[in-house]
Amino acid sequence: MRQGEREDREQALIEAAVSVFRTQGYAGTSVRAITELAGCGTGTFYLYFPSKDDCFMAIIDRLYQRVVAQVATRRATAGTTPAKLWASIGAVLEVFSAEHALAHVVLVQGPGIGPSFRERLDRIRQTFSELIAEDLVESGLDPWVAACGARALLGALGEVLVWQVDADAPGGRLTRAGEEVRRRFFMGYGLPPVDDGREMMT
Amino acid sequence: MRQGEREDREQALIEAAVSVFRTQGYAGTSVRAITELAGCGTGTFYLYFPSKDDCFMAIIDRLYQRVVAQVATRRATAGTTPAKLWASIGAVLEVFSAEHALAHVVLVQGPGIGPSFRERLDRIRQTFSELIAEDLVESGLDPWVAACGARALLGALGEVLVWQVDADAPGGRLTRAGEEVRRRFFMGYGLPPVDDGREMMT
Amino acid sequence: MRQGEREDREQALIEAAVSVFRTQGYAGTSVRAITELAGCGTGTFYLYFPSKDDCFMAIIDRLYQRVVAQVATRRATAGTTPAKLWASIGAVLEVFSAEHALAHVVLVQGPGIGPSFRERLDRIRQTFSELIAEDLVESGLDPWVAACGARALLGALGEVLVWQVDADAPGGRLTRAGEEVRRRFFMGYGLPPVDDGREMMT
Amino acid sequence: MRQGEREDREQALIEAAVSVFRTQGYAGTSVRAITELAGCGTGTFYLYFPSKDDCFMAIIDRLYQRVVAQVATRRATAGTTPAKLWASIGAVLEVFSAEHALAHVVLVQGPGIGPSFRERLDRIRQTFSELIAEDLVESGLDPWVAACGARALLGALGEVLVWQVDADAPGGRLTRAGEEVRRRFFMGYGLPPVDDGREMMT
DNA sequence: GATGAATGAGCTTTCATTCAT
DNA sequence: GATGAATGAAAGCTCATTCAT
Repeated sequence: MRQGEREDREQALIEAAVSVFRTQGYAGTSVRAITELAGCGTGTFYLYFPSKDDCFMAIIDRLYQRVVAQVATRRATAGTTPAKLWASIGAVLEVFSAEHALAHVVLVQGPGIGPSFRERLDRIRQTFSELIAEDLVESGLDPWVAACGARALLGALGEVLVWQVDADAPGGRLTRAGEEVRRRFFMGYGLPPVDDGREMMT
Repeated sequence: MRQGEREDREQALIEAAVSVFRTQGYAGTSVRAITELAGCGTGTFYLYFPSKDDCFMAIIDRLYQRVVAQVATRRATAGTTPAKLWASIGAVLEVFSAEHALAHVVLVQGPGIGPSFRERLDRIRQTFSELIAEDLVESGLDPWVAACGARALLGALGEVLVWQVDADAPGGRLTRAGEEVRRRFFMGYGLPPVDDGREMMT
Repeated sequence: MRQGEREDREQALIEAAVSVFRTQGYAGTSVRAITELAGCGTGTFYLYFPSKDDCFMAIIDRLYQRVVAQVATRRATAGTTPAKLWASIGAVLEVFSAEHALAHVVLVQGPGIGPSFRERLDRIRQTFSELIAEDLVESGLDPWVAACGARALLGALGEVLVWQVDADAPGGRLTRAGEEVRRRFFMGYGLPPVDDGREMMT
Repeated sequence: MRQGEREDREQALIEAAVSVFRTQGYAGTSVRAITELAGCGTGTFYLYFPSKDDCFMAIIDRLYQRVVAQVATRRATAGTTPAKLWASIGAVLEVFSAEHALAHVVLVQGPGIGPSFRERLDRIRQTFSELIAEDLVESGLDPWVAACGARALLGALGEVLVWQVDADAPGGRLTRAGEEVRRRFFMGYGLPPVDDGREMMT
């Protein structure tokens, strides 16, 4: 089997998994339901993931990797600290918008599954919120206030994403809502708004 | 059996349930684990809740009722619209702080369990976010911006609560973090800060 | 408590038990369902019967005792052997007709519950079928043919009773059907019909 | 998996089920007990039957289908109405004799399990008793007498079968007892005996 | 590599029975 | 005597995972 075939099937399985997880919840999703939707046998699932848990972990990681990559890309071309912060949030919005099904499942189901998932997600959240917090501290905020703000921002962005996805809003609407949150966040912390010429919708 | 005895045991079961749900997740929690922690037989559980699902629903409802009651109380003594908004958020903080274990479980596990729970939680979130949004609209904001802000606020408050509870922060710290979010929220939306003389920690 | 009160309540419990057993089956009947119908607490049930099994046994025994008593009464006034046989069957019909609910439950549910019930019922059936068989032998039939006939008669009477009760037939119809079976039975075995002046319906 | 393998295992499960049902009763039989006797895991049971109830229903249906088929076969070669009646009863005897374990369980346990089983069995009984009754009416009997006789015959045959099976009588003895019932039935209703040259035992 | 039949641990739930009131 | 809350054994059933084909 070509490498590509393997990736295609893994992709199909992940998409099927995301689809079922989203409507049925993690516990309500059986491996059989995933494989049936993906159009393969149950045993095949285990050629791609060591367990159901690992499949969900792979979903989390996939989203995380994309966010990390996009954030790095966007920050590289930003000059000032506020611009970096602005760009980081924008990067998250871009990925969440492009992978909204993935993001929805990770944000909604992830935290509730169990301790190991909580831990993995917390590590990710921690990574990102520390990045934000550092930018805020560099912008002159008290460290505790910064940490608090970073967390609040994460929560706000996640909630707004889920809200829009649940409402079946088109990608543009989703992004615009995220951008609105970013703008208010900057205002709330007295930071200068940034014009990066990227706003997709006006 | 005295009325009080029944309530005591129901309370013990809910507390045990919250404790196990929080560490093991909803699906990872067996009824037996709850009753063992509560110190009664498995069958006893079913004298108080028709099913495991209903037990979780009872947890959700209990939190919701307290929030609704507290919000009503605090709004009653507030004058201007911004003061009502300020008071509403404060009411949520008070309840979440007092019932942080309950709130943590509802916020973290609730959304992921399954469609029926999502629905119930969404109804509650909808109720509260509409209240906030109305205050924002009355304060002169565009309806869509207001709706967006209300959702963002819910997400931010929830995330900050969970963050603090996970960090085993004392109740005072938790409240202070929430108040910080409220303050930044007001600034973000250009609303005048309110001094209600209620800040518990300084 | 007067003796009569105790018997009244036992009667009420048995009637309730028969009613629920009949519609729900033995296993489908909970003690609580019986006591609710009888209008007393669950614990009270155990003041009258040592167990659910024993309650059913009591129902069986009650029917059996009435049949035995009635058969003895009717046989006492019969002269010839065929007349005794005729009278015995008539006695059964009288009791089954008067206690059709009891009989229905015993005949339909009894055999399927479990080994101990089967055994008890078999003993009863054995008792009665031997009586019939002896009459047949005395009337000149081969013992094996007689045994066979006695069993067949029991089955035929039971089936006809259940059929009529299920059809909600009035008691008279039920008796007439039984008498028809008795008449054909006598013809089948070449016995002279008996006129005991007892046919209730014509 | 070959088609034959699947049928073999289903057959093994049905045989195990019949064996346990017969000794323990329906409610007293656990699925685990069946699978242990059949030599497979508990989950395997549910690959063959959707539920314990459906397994019993399958047993009922299997017996019913065989009776229907055999009756049709035997009636096809019978000339006169009495001969058809004679042949129908003979067909039932043949099947009950060949499948006496199945028949025993259906006759003894079936009626007591619950309303849905009663209903299914009644439909079957109704089917067969109407067939018999029609033959009797064609032979000149009053419809009500015929219906009564058909029911009585069913009861008599069932009782005699169960009696012989409980006594561990060999198949030949069982058949002979049934034939004796048939002969007496014909005499009881004044029908001419039929010699179909099929009597297996003399 | 792909399959799906087989497995059995473990779940939620019921209910006969007990016993403190 | 009467009650019904409490109990826990045991049931039916599901599903992640394995492995022979």
